[in-house]
Amino acid sequence: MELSDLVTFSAVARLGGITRAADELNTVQSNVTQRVKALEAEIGTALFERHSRGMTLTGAGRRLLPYADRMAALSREAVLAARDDGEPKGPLSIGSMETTAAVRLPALLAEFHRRFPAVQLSLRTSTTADLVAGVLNGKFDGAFVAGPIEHAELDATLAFREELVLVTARRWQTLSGLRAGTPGSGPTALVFRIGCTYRQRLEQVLSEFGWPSATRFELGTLDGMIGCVAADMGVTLLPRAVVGRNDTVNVHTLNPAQARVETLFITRRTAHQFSALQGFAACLENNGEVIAA
Amino acid sequence: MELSDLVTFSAVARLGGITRAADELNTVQSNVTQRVKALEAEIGTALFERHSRGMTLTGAGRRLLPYADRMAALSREAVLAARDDGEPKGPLSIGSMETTAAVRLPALLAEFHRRFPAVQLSLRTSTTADLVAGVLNGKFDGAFVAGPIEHAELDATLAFREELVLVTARRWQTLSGLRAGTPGSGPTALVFRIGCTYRQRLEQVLSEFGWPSATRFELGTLDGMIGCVAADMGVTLLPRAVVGRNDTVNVHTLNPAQARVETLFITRRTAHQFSALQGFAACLENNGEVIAA
DNA sequence: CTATAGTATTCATTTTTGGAGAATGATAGT
DNA sequence: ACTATCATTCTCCAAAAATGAATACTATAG
Repeated sequence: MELSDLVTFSAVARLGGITRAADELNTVQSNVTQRVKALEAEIGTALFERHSRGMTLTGAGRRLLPYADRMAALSREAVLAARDDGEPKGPLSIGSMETTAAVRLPALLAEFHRRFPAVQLSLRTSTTADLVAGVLNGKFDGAFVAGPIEHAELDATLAFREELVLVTARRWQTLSGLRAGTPGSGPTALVFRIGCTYRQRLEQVLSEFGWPSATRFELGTLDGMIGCVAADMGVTLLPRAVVGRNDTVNVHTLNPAQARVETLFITRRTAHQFSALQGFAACLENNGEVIAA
Repeated sequence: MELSDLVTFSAVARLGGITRAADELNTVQSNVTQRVKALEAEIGTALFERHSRGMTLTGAGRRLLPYADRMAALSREAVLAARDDGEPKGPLSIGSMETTAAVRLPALLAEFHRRFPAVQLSLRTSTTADLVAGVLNGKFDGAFVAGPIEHAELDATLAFREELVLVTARRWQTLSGLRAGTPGSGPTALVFRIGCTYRQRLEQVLSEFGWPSATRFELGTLDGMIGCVAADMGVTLLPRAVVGRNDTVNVHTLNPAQARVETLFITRRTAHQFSALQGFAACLENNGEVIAA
């Protein structure tokens, strides 16, 4: 059983057919057929059910698949680990929530790049749920997510403490004013896409204000959201630092239980401590103390 | 990078030379040389330092080795997982302390074999330290060890509670008699080989009796140990159930703090729950209740 | 200083494996 | 019945891996 066989197997399983798998693997149908057959012969049982519209996994195939993917991921990691001589370099993929990327990371990333110019850092923003999944499957080396997170495969360190504030248009000077001037069904809640932790918190806050079923409106970007709030399209919940001295909107302090949220930096537990990631964590520690307050 | 390359690499690393690795792998030197060279070319760095007496790992090699071994172990496990259709069958390797194997396991194993005759169970006895290492590296599927055990990669369930007793020759009727009739340096302590938990407990007990530096004598088998005690060669510490109604020796009750020990059944956390092991655990649960008292 | 035993490497050769491409067969939808 | 879409099978060829023999290196013993 060779790794290439397992990669082939995984592609067939994921794409549901030999033709599609062959296409993705840049080879021909017959070749994939043979590799799958060889694997089935070695294990001694069928891995796929064949039908006219492709192939689907059998029980044995379903049991094998996680091993195949795991081993493929390990082989990629192994090469990087062997090449990692202690000098931070090479690619480093970091994920972050939109809000953290906007206000916390610029200084951190600049510092990191100054200290470790040989690392090719890439940053992608997404929701906490996506980020956790991404770190687990190796898509990200590390990510900034909203706590709390408990997972046996993840290491988490406190990166920043944020205070969430309710953000409204200028015309609402106070929370009681907002409540008085809003219809019974509540204001429109401007939220990030599914999986965002702040979204859940906002729904909880609105619920406590007596607006359990407020209209929701999904936006993908931070700027878009603040713009919509400024135009009094609705309200949203953001870290105070994100809104800063932005005078197109008003911010309203919430009680601590509702407002406190911790941003964690999570990494996967691996056999090897990668230098680039360690360097990043080191930067985070330095920087964190300064701006976490 | 194929699995066979990694297995070859691992063999060279472990055996410290291409000739020895080729021999173990049933192939020729030149082949091993080529595989290693191919791996080094792919990773882009040397994995071994060559010298006249063989090869030793470089830093990169040391970083790669755990991945290679891990992947090899995963590939073996993957085949078993794929073949495991829910019906307990195939090989099952269980480890145990000598004492547990002697008094607790016969009934359990008989029951297990009655219920799951298709499983080829193999039992090996060793010390707790060995057993833990064996379970972690896949040599054992599960093992009976002396608690407590805390390890992120292991699941542990309480299997049996034992009461340790001091075992002496017939002529010592009481502990005070033993103390009075023994020279100041204390009796000879008959112990299992290094790594046995009971051994540490015995040394602790003798120390509390005022014999901190008693002579030690290592034995490999339970019968040998009881025989030596009967011949008044020394004393030892064993679970009460092991000695049973053996009238060639006397047993002396200790205070609970010294006497209590828990036998745990430990298994490795794996991607797949193996049926044979689950069946074993099920038997253990049934049986445990009856005789754990 | 040389002989020897043990080691890794190199190279030419054979064997095995893997991939390409075309033909075949099977199934579902029209 | 016709077509589109699959998977399988077969043959051919090239690439990769294994082999076996020759070479070179380095300690150690005599």
